Amino acid sequence: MTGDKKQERRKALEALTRQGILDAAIGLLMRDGIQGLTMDRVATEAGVAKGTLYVYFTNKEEILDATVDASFDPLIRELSVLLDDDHAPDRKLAEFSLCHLRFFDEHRELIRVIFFDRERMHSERNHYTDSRYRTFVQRVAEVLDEGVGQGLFSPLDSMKVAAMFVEANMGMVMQRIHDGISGDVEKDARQVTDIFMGGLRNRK
Amino acid sequence: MTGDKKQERRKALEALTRQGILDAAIGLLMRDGIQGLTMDRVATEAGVAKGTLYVYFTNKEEILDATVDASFDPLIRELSVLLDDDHAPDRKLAEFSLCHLRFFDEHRELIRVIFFDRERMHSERNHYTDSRYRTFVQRVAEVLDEGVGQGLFSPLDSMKVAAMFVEANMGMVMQRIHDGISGDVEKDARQVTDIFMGGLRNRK
Amino acid sequence: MTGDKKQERRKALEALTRQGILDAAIGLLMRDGIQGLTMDRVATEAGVAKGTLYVYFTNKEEILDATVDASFDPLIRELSVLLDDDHAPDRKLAEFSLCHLRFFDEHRELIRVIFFDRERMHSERNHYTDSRYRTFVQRVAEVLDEGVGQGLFSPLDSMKVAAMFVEANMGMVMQRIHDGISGDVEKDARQVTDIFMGGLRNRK
Amino acid sequence: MTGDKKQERRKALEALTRQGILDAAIGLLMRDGIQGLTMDRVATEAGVAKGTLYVYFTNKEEILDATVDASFDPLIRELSVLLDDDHAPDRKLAEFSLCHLRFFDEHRELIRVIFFDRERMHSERNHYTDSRYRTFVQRVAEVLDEGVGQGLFSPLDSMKVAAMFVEANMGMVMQRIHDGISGDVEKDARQVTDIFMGGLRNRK
DNA sequence: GATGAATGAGTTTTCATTCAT
DNA sequence: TATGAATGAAAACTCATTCAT
Repeated sequence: MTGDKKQERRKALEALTRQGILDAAIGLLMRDGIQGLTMDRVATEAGVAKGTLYVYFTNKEEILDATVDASFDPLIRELSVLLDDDHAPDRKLAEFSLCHLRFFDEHRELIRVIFFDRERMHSERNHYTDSRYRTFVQRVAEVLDEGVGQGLFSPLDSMKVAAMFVEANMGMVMQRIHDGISGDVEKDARQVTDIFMGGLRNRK
Repeated sequence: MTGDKKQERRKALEALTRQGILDAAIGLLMRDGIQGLTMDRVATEAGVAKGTLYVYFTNKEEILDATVDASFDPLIRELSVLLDDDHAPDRKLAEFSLCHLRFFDEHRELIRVIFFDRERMHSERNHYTDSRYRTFVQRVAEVLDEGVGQGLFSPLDSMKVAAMFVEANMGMVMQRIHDGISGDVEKDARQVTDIFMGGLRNRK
Repeated sequence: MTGDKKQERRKALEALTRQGILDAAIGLLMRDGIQGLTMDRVATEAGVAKGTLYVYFTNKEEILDATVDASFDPLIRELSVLLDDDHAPDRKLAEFSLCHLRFFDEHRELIRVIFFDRERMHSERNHYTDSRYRTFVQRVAEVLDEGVGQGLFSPLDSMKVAAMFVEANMGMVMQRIHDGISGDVEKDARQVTDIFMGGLRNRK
Repeated sequence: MTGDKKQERRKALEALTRQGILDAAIGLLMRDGIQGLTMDRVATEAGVAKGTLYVYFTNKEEILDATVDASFDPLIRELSVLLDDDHAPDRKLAEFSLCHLRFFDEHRELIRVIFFDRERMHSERNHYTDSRYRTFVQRVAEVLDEGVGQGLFSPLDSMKVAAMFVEANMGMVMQRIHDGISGDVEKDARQVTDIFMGGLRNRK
C-alpha cells in the first residue's frame, strides 16, 4: 500500500500548492484590485516560481476564474442551500437578503471583485461567472413563481423582478459599506425584504 | 482688442480639441471596453498626436475620469431636472425609473462603463464618479423623505432605500439587456416602481 | 544465470523505451515541425515522464539528432544497398533518382526535417547528419568516378557533380511536392537522370 | 518650405533607424542563425530600445521577412537583370550559375538563411519568400521554354527542370563552401552549365 | 501649443532542465 | 530506473509617458 500512500501524499501536496496560488491570487485581488493581479506578484506572494503557476493553471484567465470562483464559493453554497430549503417563498427571500448582507459585511473587499467581474461579464466572452449570476437570478425567479403559485404574490415577470431583487440587495450592501457597516444587519435585510414583500403582495 | 479675439479663438479651438479627445475616448470605451482604451488609440481616433493628449490631460487617469463624466452627463442632467421638478414623490420615482431604462436602452454599451467605474470607485482614490453616484442616491433619498413627510410612505432609512432603488433599476436594465431589450420599457419601469411603491406605501 | 536473463530483459525493455521516445519525436517532428517538438510533448506522446527522457538522452539536442537519424534511416539503407550493387553507374544513378523521389512522395513531411537539419548542419557543431549527407555525396561521387573510369562519362570533379546531382534530385522533389505530387514518378526520375546522363556522357 | 525640409529630414531619420534595425537583424541572423535572432539582441545591436522595434515592425515575423528580403535583394536584382537580358538562353543559364556561385562565395553565411527560410516556407503559412523562390524557378523555366522554342533544347517539363537547375546550383554552392571555396568559380559554374546544356541539348 | 519618435519597465508565457522521492 | 513537481531564465510584446523639435 506504499504506492497508494505516496500518491495520496503527492495529491495532497499538489492541492496545497494549487490552493496556495489561489490564496495568493485572492489576497492580491482583494488588496490591489484587478490591476494589481499580475502573474509575477501571484508567484511571489504564493512563494513559488512564475513557471509553477503555469503548471497548475493554463493562463491568467484561468487563475482569475478560479479566484473569483473560490471567493464566492461560500456565498454560493449558503444561498443554494437556503433556496433549496422548503420554507415559504417570502421567508426564503428574507433569508436570502440576510445571507447576502452578512457575507459582504465580512468580505467587503469582494464587492470590488463582483464589479470587476461584471465588467468582464459583458465583454465578448461568456464567462461562467455570468452563468452563475444568471443561475442565481433564475433560482430567485423560481422562488417568486412559487410565491405567485401560492397566491402570495401578484402575477409578475419573475426573471425581471428577480434581477431587481438581487441588485437591490447589492445596493443595500454598497450603502452599508459606504456607511462603514454601522447599522444592524437584520434590520437592513428586513428593509429590503419588506419593500419587496410589500410591493409584491397579492392584494386582491 | 485683437489680443482678446485671438485668445478667444484659441480658447475655442482648445475646447474643440479637448472635446475631440474626449469623444474619441468615449467611443473607444463603448466599443472596446477599458482594455481597448489606450492612449495610442485615443490619439489616432481623435486625429491628434499622442503628445497632444498630454497637453490637455495630465495622464490617462484624467482622461478616463473625464470620459466617464462625459458619458453619463446626459443621464445626469435629465435625472436632475426630473428630480428637481415639483411633481409628487411617487411620480418622480416612476419617472426616474423610466428615464433610467430608456437611457440604457439607447446606450447599452454604457453599462460596461458603469461597472468598470465601480471597480475603480472602490480603489484607493476617491473618484468623483463615486461622489456623483452618492449625490444621486442622496437626491433620491430626499424624494423618499419628502414622500414620508407627506405621509405617502412609511418611515424608512431613506439613504439605504434610495441605494436599493437605484440598484434595482440597474438590475432591471441588466435583465432587459440580457433579454435583448425586447420588452415594453414603460411596463418594465412600472414594474420597478410598483414594487417599491407597494412596498413603501404607508398602510396605517 | 538468472542475472544474465534479468539483464537481458532489462536491456530489451530499455531499448523499447528508447525507441518509443524516438518514435514519438519522429511523429511530432513530422506533424508539427521543429517548433512543435518540445520535451513535454515528446514525453506525453511516448507515454513516459519528462524526467525519463533525460535517462535515455542527455538533452534535447541528442533526441533531435537521433530523431533525424531515425527518420532517414530507411532511405539511407535503400540508397546504400542500391549504390553497393554492381549495376552499371548510369543505372545506379537512375535508380538513385527513382528511389529518392519515391521516398519523398510517401514521406513528404520529411522535407521539412531535411531543411531544418541543414540549418543546424551549418551551425557551430558538426552534426553527424552532416557527415551522413557528405557520405552520400561521397558515394555518388564514387559511382561517377566509376563511370568516368569505364569511359562512360567525361572527366569531372566528381564531388561537386555528385553534390549537384543530389541537390537536383531534391529540386525535383520540391517541385513535385509543390505540384501536389501529381506527375508520374518514373518519368520525373528519368528527367533528372536523362539530363545528367546527357550532360555527363563522354562524346569523344 | 521649412515644413517640407523638416519632414524630409524626419523621414530620412526614420529610414535610418529602420535600416539600422534591419542591419542589426541581418548581422545577427548571419552570425548566430535563426535561434540567435531575438528581439532583445536586435535592439541592443541596433542601439535602440526594445520598444522601438515595434514602432517600425509589427512583430518578429515582419523583421524576419524584411531581413531575409534585404539579404537577398542584391542577388535577386542581379539575377533579374540577367534573365531579362536578350542573350541566348544557354548563355543566360551560364550567367545565372556564375552569378549564383559568386554571390554565395561572398555571402556564404546566407546559405543558412536560405535553409532556415525553406523550413518556414513549407510551414502552414505561405511566406512571400516562397513566392520569390517560385518566381525564380518560373523565370528560369521561361528561359528553358525559350531554348526549346529556338530548337536549342529538346522538349521538357520546364518548371521541373528549372527547379532542378536552381537546386543543382545550390548543391554546387554547398560543395564549394564545404571545400572552403577553394576552386575556380568560373570553372565550377561551367561545370553546372555544361551538364545541363549537355543534358538538355537537342540531338535530333 | 503640437508633434511623434523613442523609451523601458512591466506583462504574459514557454520550456529545457533539475532533483528529491 | 522512473517520476513529475518545480524551476527560472529567456522570449515576445505592450503602452503610458517623455522630450527635442
